[in-house]
This record gives sequence, structure tokens and C-alpha cells, in this order.
Amino acid sequence: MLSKKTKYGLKALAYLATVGDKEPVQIAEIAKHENISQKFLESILLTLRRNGFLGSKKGKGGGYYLIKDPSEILMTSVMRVLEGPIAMVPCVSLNFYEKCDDCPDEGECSVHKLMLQVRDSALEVYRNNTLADLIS
Amino acid sequence: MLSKKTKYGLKALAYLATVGDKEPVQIAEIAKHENISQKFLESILLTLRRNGFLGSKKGKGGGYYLIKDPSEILMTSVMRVLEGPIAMVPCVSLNFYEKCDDCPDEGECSVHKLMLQVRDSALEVYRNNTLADLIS
DNA sequence: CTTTTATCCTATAGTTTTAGTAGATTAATT
DNA sequence: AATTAATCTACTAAAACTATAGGATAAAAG
Repeated sequence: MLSKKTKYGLKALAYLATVGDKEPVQIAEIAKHENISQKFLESILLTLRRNGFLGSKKGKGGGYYLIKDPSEILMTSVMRVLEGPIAMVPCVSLNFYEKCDDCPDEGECSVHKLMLQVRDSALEVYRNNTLADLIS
Repeated sequence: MLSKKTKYGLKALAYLATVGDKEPVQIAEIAKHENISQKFLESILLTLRRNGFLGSKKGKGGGYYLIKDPSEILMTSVMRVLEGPIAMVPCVSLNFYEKCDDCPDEGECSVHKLMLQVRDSALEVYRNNTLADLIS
């Protein structure tokens, strides 16, 4: 299941992309427009900022804004930051690889074989979608 | 993330498929061979039996066995029983559809648009893989 | 320089899901 | 009757998820 965090984060990014201008948008406005708990959204936007997707400005007239053009924001990177690994098991993860404790030989593992395909198909989707694609 | 339940269930099915004959295999043997907690595996095999994948026999010489040929066991059905919906959000689920509380219009939702593609790509993988494919 | 506005940041609490454990029961075989 | 192995219910510990609380910080307006 997609976490609420990721869902809300994506919606917030999409909202910022539709607003268009690089003018800061307040958390409260995003939260209200997308029906998200403001405090929860706050922490999500913070991680998006810390990971280079958003800029922010404090005080009156402040808020969050996209740093890059929506067409340059790939879903692979957004998903990795918000949701974590794209792979469903660590042993097929490109960026978060870990060996399974219980599995003596990955080459022989049926789960490995299946999840490799799932990872590749998901990757293809995320690589083919930028933020711009989602709002058009 | 793939749950341990699904992972172990898949491994157990794969093991039963490699053993081949329709002779019952004991939980203890599967658990040992696949490095799985026996009691946990017990409950997993039970749900696989209740959902028509396995047959069982009690007493000496008893155990679990595949009811169908591995080539007739689709990953779509296995995944739905063990892991639940294939879709990452209920609003794009074929078998477990639910409307989002917060989303006024699915057609306009960026998350919906993205997750539809992810679901379709995952479905294609699961539909193209039977248990037989995983052990070859 | 004070007030207001809005982000920043840490800690924590409540709920749900996951991953197992315990122990008694039932059915089949010897 | 004894043994073997699945069946079933209930329970628990740990982790993850979904927030919430409350103060600190920074920018702008007056």
C-alpha cells in the first residue's frame, strides 16, 4: 500500500506544479485544497525541501515552491524519498540492496525472480513520468 | 514492501512445486528447507489451503500438496490472497475498489493517474508468471 | 524594535499492521 | 490405543504509520 505520506506528498507537489509561478504557497493553502492535515503535511513538505524538491520562505508571503521545473522532477526520485525503495524486497533493490537472511542463493530464489520483474516494471513507469506528466 | 507472509507463502508454493509429486509434504520439512518459523508457516499454509491452492492430509504421512499444476497457478491470484490488493491505492484496485475520502475527482487526481500505470504494469507481470515459471 | 506571520524542528502519542507464539483439538495412520 | 501431523483460536511483542503538540527561528510590516 502507498503510505499517506507519499500520497499527500505527491498531491502537494502536483498542486504546487499547477499553481505554476514560483511564488511561495502556504502550507495552510495546500492542506486545505488537498484535504490534508496541516501538521502532517508540514513534516512531509519539510522532507521534500530537505531532499531538494522544494524551496521555502519564512514569514509573511512565505511558503513552499518548486525548485525545479515539473518536467524535470522524475517519479523515481520522488517515490524513493517519500516511500522508500521501489523494490518490494531489499534483495532486488538498486539503491537499497540487502541480502536476505533466509535465502542461500538469490539466483535460485523464486521470490527474487518474480520481484525483479515487478521492480523493473515499476521502475519503467516511474522513469516515464515526471511531475509535469501527472498534472496534464 | 512485500510482507514475510507473502514471501514465505511463495517460497512454500515453489518448494511444493519442485518436489513435484502430489505426495504430501510436512510443514516441518518446508519450514526447515526454506528457513521459516514453523508456526508462522503453519498459518500461511492454512490460508493457502482455504483459498484453494493446497490440499492437506492429517496424521502420519500427512502434509500439504499442490492441488493444481504449477503452470495453472497464476501469480495474480497468489498475490491477492497473500498480499492483498495488487493496486497501491484502493481507488485504482480492480478487486478491492474504494473511493478516496479526500479526493473529489479521480479523473483529476495525479496520484490516481500514476498509480493506475503502476497497477497495470504489476498486473502484467503477475499475469505472465505462473508458479511453474518461478521454479524453472 | 515590536508584532505578526509562517516555516522549522523535536518529541511523543495513538493506532494499525506485522510477525510471530502458545496451547489445546481433530483426524488419520499404525 | 498410541502416534503423528494438520487445525484452530487467541494472544502478544515489536514495528510502522499517522498524525499532534508546542516551542524556536526567521522574515516582513508597522
